[in-house]
Amino acid sequence: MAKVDTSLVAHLPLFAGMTPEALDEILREARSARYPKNSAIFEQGADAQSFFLLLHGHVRAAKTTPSGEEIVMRYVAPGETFGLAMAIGAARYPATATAVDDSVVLIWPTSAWPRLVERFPALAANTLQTVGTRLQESHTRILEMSTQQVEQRIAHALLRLAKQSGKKLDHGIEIDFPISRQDIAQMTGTTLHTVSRILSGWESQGLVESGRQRIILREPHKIVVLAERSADSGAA
Amino acid sequence: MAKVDTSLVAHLPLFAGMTPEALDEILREARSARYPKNSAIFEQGADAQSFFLLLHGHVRAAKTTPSGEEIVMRYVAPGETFGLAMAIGAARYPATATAVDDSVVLIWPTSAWPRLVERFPALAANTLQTVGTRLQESHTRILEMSTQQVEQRIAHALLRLAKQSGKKLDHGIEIDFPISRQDIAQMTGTTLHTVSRILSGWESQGLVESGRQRIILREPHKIVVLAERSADSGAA
DNA sequence: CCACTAGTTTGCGATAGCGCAAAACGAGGC
DNA sequence: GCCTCGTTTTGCGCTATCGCAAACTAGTGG
Repeated sequence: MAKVDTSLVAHLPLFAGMTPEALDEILREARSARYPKNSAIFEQGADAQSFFLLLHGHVRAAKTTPSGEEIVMRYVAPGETFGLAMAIGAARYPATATAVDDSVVLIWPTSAWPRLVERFPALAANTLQTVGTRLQESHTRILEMSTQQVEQRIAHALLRLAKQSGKKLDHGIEIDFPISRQDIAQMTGTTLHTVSRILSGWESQGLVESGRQRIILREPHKIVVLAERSADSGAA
Repeated sequence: MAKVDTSLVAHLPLFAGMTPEALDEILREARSARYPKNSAIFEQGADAQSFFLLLHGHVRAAKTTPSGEEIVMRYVAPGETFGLAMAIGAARYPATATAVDDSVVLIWPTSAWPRLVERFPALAANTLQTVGTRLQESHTRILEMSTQQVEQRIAHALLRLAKQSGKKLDHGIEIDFPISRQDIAQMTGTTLHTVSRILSGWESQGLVESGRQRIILREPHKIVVLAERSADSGAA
């Protein structure tokens, strides 16, 4: 059982309001593992045997439709939990998790959850907050998909990624993991073609700089303006 | 403080695994209130002073965009909770709740939540389940909006409403509260015109029967087929 | 250093669904 | 029983975005 440095995780929302002893006890139930870039962590539909906390790297959670189309539900950043199926009463994972970069995770067996919650009620409360926040984010996404056109949705998506996992550069913000046009299309409910066209447009205006699985927001402020522009307003 | 019959609510998921005494103690903190049809229960952006459990009637939760467009997040059926902003760490309601029918609710002051959770940890666990289920439903909706065309989305939406709040008829299922084309449009990310056109089409095929704020699914099974038909398949 | 592969760009025609406008309808109030 | 207002229906042109096809490009492995 790898020894995990408690100080690295003590400040995470998941462990808010816990004594160091409690934290220690919880961590003792976990093991850590490393997933290389592009490896699967779990598959949609598989038995939810574990839940996870990401320490390093980035993980993509995606859902596949019966007809085989895939859409990205979220990108997991370090410090966030994922694979919480059991906490919400699901026996199987509702999505597939893939490491998009070399990643390190803590893994708890699902079977430990009831015991942990009983012993540390704050865990349930903290998880409730997390899940609640995600619910709100999902609602925001539904709202955007219902009311905005593709360009705004892409702008919002990139801004969110930049906020969550952006690396500040001298001039601009770089999204700190490999992400393709296809991925962005799957986050915004459009096609890679349309994403490519829009990014090309932005690039020629100097708003972004991008390449193979790589995007830098050069003018975040202008992208914010784009994102907020309502459907009709603005021309030329 | 109106006396609430515990037997009416004891079986609800929110109170799963609780002793009658616990339930009684929780209910003692609540008051009940009646909201007439079309009255507002709370407004988006207002201080989340209370949370609610719907006893009778139906409530619509809708979000409004900065530019004034409204979209329906969910319809609340009897037995469900709503206005849980505080449980997920929000100080203000993220949506507006309106009674679409004469409705009766239980109301707890938000301030009671921390105390209740501390005393009855099962409350947090149960709420986590509820919120988790809603998160999954939101994900399903995002998936649908990303991959399906309007006709399928409407089919799914109606089937869900029928399941949640359908009244069985001799031949078919009636959605048991007033709902307009506009409402359905706001649930599926389209316009009332398109909804009207599609329902007219279905009506002429005998799949549904509908009128002013009223919809009866006459051939639920055929609507299921419609809902599952993938984007391309099927013609004529 | 080169061939290969996955990712990206771009052109072009097709179309689902929007947006506007106007007419028809139906439930409740006086 | 008639009037009024909110809801629904329907026609018609428009366009954002898709879908397909093909060319292009940048890393990767040999």
